[in-house]
Amino acid sequence: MTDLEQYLHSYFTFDQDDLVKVSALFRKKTLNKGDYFLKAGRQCNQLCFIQSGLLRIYADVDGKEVTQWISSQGYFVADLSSLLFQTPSRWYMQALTNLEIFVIERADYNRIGEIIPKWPETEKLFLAHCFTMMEDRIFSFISMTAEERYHFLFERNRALFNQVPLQYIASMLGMTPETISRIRRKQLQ
Amino acid sequence: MTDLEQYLHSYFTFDQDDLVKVSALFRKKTLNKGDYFLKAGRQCNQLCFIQSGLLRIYADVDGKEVTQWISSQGYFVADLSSLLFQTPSRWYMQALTNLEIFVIERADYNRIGEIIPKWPETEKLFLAHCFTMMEDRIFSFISMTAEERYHFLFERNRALFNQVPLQYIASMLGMTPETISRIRRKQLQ
DNA sequence: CCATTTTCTTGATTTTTGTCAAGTAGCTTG
DNA sequence: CAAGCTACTTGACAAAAATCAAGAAAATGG
Repeated sequence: MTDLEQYLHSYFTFDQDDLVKVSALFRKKTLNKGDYFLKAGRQCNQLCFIQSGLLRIYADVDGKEVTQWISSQGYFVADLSSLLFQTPSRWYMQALTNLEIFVIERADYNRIGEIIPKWPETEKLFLAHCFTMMEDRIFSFISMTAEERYHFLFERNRALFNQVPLQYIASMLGMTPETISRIRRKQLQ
Repeated sequence: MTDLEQYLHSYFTFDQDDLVKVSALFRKKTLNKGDYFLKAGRQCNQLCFIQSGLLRIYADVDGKEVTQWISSQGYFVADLSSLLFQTPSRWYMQALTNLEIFVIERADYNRIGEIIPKWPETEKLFLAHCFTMMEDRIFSFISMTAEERYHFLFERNRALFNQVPLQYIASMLGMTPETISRIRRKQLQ
């Protein structure tokens, strides 16, 4: 079983046959550090699965980069709205490290339902999980201080904190690098 | 055409036949100001469509109510995660005004696909729209000041500001009522 | 391995926002 | 209409976070 199949299996509990057929729609690809998977303004025509490495999702606001999220191993990534409605993407998606991904084209993605009859149901449940995570994230902004948000993310995503420049994490949390640095110092004492 | 049918039509572009069949799965209901559509800890077994009135969605954090959102006419509302996974709801949903809603039970909701073959596709696109709105909201927290967030919401949701106690709007925006009051004063000058 | 660049930390200061307390305005209801 | 709520505003102050500037530490690339 490839890693992609393993992940598909753990997320979606397909049976072996379907697994192979679906994963055959993906093709493996590598990106070098600094390469873009997607640029704002372009159309998102693919969805990718991250096999290894880190992908930073950010927007450009008056020349300042605002990091929306950093996706790592096991994530599915696309600008969903751009993928489905063929509108321009709002996000840049750039490799923070060398990156191994599996890529599926829009047309093939839309064909998964033909292979797996219960795909629409499965997909809905997957989207619902993402929904919950986004709700939690919104809730963290309206109900927590900067310090609490830091811990909230840290507890859920420890791995990130060793691998990623803190300035990006600060941006994800809606605070400055200086603030995150001071929160960290507190922890050590 | 009832209002529900009108809205279903505008959101989903069903044809007339399907429209009638789907809307027949909903039953009309009224809630009085202060009544709960859902309480945290309970299971969400229904989805509702708001015909008129305002429904406040909030959580209780150590005795303090944090308003997550206020839904108004034309909104579909449920704790999606609780509805689909039958987990306990995280939100209270309380009528801010007398409320006319159309309610559909989980079982009937899950049956829509039998009536409208392309429902799963339609539902996915609807969820994707919600996704985009949540992404925008998250982005407002990581990239805007309190004042900018205020305007961002105000431009998109003017109607709310006349109908809803400002303290709830403040909470949705992640700020105190005093801060919102000061932002407002600035506008007048 | 050294030079350069990038990232992180720290301190001083300013700005923003929260907290507390008091007062006002506007509803609601008996 | 008056009493009692509730919501809103305001001011004084405190706390949190941003900004600016400088320097330290770490990573990167020849």
